[in-house]
Amino acid sequence: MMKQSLSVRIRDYILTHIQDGTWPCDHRIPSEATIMKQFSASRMTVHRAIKELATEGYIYRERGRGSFVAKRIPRRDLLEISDIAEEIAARGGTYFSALKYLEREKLSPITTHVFGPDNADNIARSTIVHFENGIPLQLEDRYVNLTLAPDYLELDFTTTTAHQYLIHTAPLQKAEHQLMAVLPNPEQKEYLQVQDNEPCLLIKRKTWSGGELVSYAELLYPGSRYSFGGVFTPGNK
Amino acid sequence: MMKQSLSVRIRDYILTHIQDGTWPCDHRIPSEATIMKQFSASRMTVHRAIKELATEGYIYRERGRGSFVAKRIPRRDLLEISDIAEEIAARGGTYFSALKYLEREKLSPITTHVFGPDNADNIARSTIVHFENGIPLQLEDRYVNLTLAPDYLELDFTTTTAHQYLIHTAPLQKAEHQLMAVLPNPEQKEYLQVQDNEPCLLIKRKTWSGGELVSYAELLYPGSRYSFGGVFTPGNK
DNA sequence: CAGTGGTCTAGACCACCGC
DNA sequence: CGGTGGTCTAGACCACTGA
Repeated sequence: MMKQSLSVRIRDYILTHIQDGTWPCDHRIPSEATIMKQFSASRMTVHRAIKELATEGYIYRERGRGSFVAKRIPRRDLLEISDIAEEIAARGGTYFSALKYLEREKLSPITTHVFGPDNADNIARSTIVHFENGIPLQLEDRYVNLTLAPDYLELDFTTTTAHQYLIHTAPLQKAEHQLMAVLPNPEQKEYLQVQDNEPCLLIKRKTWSGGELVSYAELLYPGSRYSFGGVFTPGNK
Repeated sequence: MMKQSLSVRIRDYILTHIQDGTWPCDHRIPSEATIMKQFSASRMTVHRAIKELATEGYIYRERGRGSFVAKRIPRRDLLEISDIAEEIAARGGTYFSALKYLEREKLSPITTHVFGPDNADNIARSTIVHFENGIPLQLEDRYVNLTLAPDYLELDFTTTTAHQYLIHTAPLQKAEHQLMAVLPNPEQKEYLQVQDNEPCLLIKRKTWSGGELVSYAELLYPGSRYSFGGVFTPGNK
């Protein structure tokens, strides 16, 4: 077992508390001095770990006051991992979802291609429509590696989202996205309740945990109801 | 005059050499030890400045070898500013562009809304189709603030792109993007030579320099020929 | 081997905040 | 005033590279 660097351990310590909800938004995290003692680390090391989290948007810091958990999931990356339920709630909308399909997926060329031969026979598949104020906003077609997320088939999707479960079960380490414009097929059109010829944004997303592919998802958004926004500012200064 | 911090001065020293071309791509920049002497700085300070540039994608570092100027403008953001000509060239494709329109834009509600009343009467507009291997890949409809980019109407777009000119004339400080799926109108369909009902990716991008809005562009990509990809990895490790 | 970057320590001085 | 973060110093040990 490879020993992680001290600053990474401090980073993970903070991130874990943020992601599991122990430290909610605007919660003040322990001061540099406190964490120094806790990890027997020098101040530079603690400071560096926190500062990087601040750069990434997880933390905001105020001189003389302390360091606090930032209000939102970080947005430094446009396609930041985000939970659709959270996103809708943050806008003040009403969220609910409809589970359309949830089964163990049969071995197929597709699962083999995506998850590799070793995992392809232990994959679940779910299809969920996510609604904002009663209107479909996202169609989620997801494949999940049951080796890493064994409870997936027993989840209650009325009280949790796939994203929330996966975050807690298999801490995200890497994500890969591809984004494109497509026309939905008839089934997708029905789920999303869109007109003929309405273009949609399609995001294909793979997420890894512990070096293993946890999940592959295709997220479809009606073009008329959704757009991504992002601000990019180079440098710190 | 406010004295800048030492690490910022080191940062600017390196960035300047990259941006004015003194240090081209893959050029090895001075070692930490060299810069320490040059600025009478400690190693931690030099290291921090360079490391942040590496995080932002300007520099890549190899232990035991040195630090080098990265091949491209940083890619830490999925919708990083990128030059379409460069991107096509990087893939080994043949690039050319067709200028469809280039005029000073009349004062209009649109220009006023985007650039504000003070600048709305000094705006240029260009429409350019960008081709990869003879096939249209991007339709660029761009508005440019002539106060900040006075030569825009005299540019030779066969030898330079709007993006290249703007980078040199008005150093980019901030960019804002919005990304959506749309169906092209008849004019756009003709420029891009796409079928009926082919969905397209539309990116709306505003770029600022020195606190002023320099340019607003709408970039349209055929859905069948283009997709965005990105990898997101939290943390550094 | 000398040179490079990766990480860390144990201090230091400062600016700012809230009591 | 004490606690906080912002910045910097002067060392140290390590892993890796290339001659």
